[in-house]
Amino acid sequence: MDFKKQVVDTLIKVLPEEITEEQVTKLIEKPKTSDLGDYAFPTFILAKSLHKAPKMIAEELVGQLDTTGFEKVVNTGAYINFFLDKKAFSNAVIREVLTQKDNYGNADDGKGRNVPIDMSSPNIAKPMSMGHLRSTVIGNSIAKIITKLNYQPVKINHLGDWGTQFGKLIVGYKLWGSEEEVEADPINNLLKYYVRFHKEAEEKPELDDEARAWFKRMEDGDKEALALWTWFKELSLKEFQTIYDRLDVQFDHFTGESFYNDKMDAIVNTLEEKGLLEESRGAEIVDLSEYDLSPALIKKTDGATLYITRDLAAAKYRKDTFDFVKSLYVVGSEQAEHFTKLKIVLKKMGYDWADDIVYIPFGLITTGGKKLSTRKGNVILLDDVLNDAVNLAKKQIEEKNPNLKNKDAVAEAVGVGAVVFHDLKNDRRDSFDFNLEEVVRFEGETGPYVQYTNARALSILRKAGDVDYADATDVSVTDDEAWDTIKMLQNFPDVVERAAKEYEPSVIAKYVLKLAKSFNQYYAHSKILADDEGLKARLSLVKSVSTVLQMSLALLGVKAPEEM
RNA sequence: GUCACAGUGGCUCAGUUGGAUAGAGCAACGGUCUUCUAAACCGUAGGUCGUGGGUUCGAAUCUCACCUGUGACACCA
Repeated sequence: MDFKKQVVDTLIKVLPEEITEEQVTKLIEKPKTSDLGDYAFPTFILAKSLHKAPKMIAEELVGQLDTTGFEKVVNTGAYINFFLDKKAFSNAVIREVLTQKDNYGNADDGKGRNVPIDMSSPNIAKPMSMGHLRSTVIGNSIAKIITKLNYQPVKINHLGDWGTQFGKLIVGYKLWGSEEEVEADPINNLLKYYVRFHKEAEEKPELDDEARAWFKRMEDGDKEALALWTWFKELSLKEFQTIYDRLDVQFDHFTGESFYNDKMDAIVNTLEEKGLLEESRGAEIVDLSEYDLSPALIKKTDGATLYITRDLAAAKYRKDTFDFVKSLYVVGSEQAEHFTKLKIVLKKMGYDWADDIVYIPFGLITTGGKKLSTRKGNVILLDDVLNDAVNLAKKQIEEKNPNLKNKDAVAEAVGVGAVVFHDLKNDRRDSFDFNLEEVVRFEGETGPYVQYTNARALSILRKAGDVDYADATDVSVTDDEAWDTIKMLQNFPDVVERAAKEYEPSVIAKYVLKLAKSFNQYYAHSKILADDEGLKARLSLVKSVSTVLQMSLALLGVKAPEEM
């Protein structure tokens, strides 16, 4: 059912010989609105060789075209506009969706190869903020999208579970904390010690020395230090898990920074062997001045390793373990330079697969135009946002549909769905200022709008009763009101492919909003459950729409309640 | 200061590879529930696409300069 090819084949017969099929395929575009046509061919490029005005060329070509198989072909200005045969097209598209079901849009680009995704990566003993939400939901959605193209995602939660901050935490806990307090509300209290540590350390710099000493003890394998660290880590993971459950996100590995502790020496040795390491100001670095970059700091003056050292080890480990085709890192855009350096150093080490490392940046979430900072206590807790969203959703249900069953479950799906969808709706590079009202919206271009559209579609299907969608011979719907919806359905596979290629969930989000809108327009203008010969075809369309709506929401990690 | 990213209606954003009168959603105003869920639909109003030059049949899109904003820039991650 390649309708574009039909257009190309028809065109190529009347075009000058020097124009190839490929060129034509590339030139074909889709008009902005359906009333202009379904496919269009711009004639501008012919103007030079034919020495005629594009408008005239279009006019002449239209006269020569064999228009069988099309509803009509007309020229509008310099464009040749093709109108597809609605009956054949809708029949083919709807049938395709109904038979493929959840496999609609699948492809085999990935051939089952591994693609590790570094995502979420919260810091132990710190609450998950809106920033972690972005990495989590973007990574999760990309994993689902590339799965449709038969890549095998490996979701890695690269926990921030090592570093000097644990020394600070231990100092803070020892000074101001107690076991009971921590057990009662682990992360909030640990955060409290951490924030207080930073405040007091401004006047008492000796606290920093103490913190460094405790971290040194951790690195040296000191029992007490490690016991506290393990305890903090376990408590944190438990709390993180409740959020991951709410978001319905699972990980394949929880290999944090500490996981690479015993893999650092090998990396440092290799760097040394390749003669890349030099000493500068007492630290060990890889010089990158030829790239106009500041050096990559491999070891601190005191011999401790740094961020990039660990990431080098992690990159190597992932290649060795997963033999990836691509290795993705869903990390905030402020770390762009880090990843540039990482790739350069790997390349210098002789690892060609450095080219397969893909950094997937996303924009910052700010409050009042300022960057969030855990240290300064300026955070937006993800858990709070989700709770607020769910409460608002519950209120909305009481207003709109008080007799709904499973109110709580639906409120959870709608509230969380609104937050997640909002985060994925726009280009991931856009940064935005946090605004609860903006994030938790239920009307317009929102997750709940799509969920609602699907719920209405399902409601129609329920009312229609048992229908066997497999046996219908003609499922064509030729209403003008349905045309945009049918074209959107046909577009889905291309959309999935583009989203995968660009690692951009917003492509799916934008698409599903448009599909929902076009279906709502159809819904508002046509009676679907009318008892006539077109009923089964219309129901098939509704069924197809709800299939694709649900699939799209699933690709974004948003739930689709049956009723709301 | 250097580098990176961004600047589209009051607000939040779309705008594949340059192409047909720059699209949505919120907010404003007006309309539509005895018929499939009004979290919906329809309409009105609102834009010299940061500024100035360049490339060409054609620029929101490419290029240069400038202005504005944000972020990164050696021992945090």
